[in-house]
Amino acid sequence: MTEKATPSPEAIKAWARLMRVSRQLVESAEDALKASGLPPLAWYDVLHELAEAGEGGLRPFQLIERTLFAQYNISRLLARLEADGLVEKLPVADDGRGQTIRITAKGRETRRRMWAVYGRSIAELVGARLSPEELNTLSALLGRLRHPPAGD
Amino acid sequence: MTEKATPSPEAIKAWARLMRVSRQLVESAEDALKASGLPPLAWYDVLHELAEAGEGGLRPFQLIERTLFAQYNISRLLARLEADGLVEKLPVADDGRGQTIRITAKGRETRRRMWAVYGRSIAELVGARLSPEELNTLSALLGRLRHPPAGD
DNA sequence: TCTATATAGATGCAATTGCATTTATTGTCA
DNA sequence: TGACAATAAATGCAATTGCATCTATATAGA
Repeated sequence: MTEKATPSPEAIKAWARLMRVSRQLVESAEDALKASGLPPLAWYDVLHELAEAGEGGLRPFQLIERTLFAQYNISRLLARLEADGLVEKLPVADDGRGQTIRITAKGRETRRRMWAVYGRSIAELVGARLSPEELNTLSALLGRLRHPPAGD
Repeated sequence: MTEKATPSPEAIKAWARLMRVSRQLVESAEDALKASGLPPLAWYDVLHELAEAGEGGLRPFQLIERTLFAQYNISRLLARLEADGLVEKLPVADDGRGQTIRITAKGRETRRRMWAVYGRSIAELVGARLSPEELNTLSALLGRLRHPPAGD
């Protein structure tokens, strides 16, 4: 057996840092959005995926794959986005169970305004604290912690 | 001005990785605890701090500083822990507003059983994927993203 | 074709979180 | 001292999350 039941001190420290820092960063970014009267990060994640998907839109289950949100979570998040007019739900021709979600013009505009704030947070919290080389090192190390591990 | 409104591609990628990986890891660890019929990570965080604090215990506001939980969150979490007999609340001699939280024997035992599962998750998810040197590099880079930045 | 199984998505209900406010006590200073 | 600001912790209420289940449609196999 190659598994270890007890983690090394190095692993514990890296884990602890990862937990703490990620929570801090999320909180900072959320605070910045809130302070600007904008929706929470979760909305950005979905709007971002939909904006990248273009006119074809995405099925809810595709959003689940891309964002890691739970199924019920996406279902309700999309309901809120639709209620706000940021996305629209279209029937799918060849699958009566499903629907296609497409971002609206208002949704694109909201995403743009969110990015103005969110992007600034990223620049300040991460971009300003590590050099490009260090950022690449960090990305590579984090990539190896993914499931499945990232190639680049 | 030295601030940048738009983050570099390297910063965006590192941020995205950090967000995604930390969510995945938390989810994996939570799932493992759940599968063993154990309480969620938040409980571990508090029990851990209280166990380290020893017999003297900690004031709720100290737990807030150490764990990043919101005040109302700690207040209710402690109520649940107390209801489960994992901590006890003691009056403070020189401050009638406050209380001291102390971990109980049952609390220590629960923490021990949680660590058996949580520690294994850390070992598998992080310890087994990066070398000790790489883990140190990761810790150092993450430390620079903290507020305030870590010295070590 | 008919039935069983799998997939897509929604939803009822309980638990938790977030926000704002409240209660109680302590500290400050005119 | 007495009024006022600050701190510690709890809580009412709305929003969100988690869990389990449900509905509807699609697919596979006898």
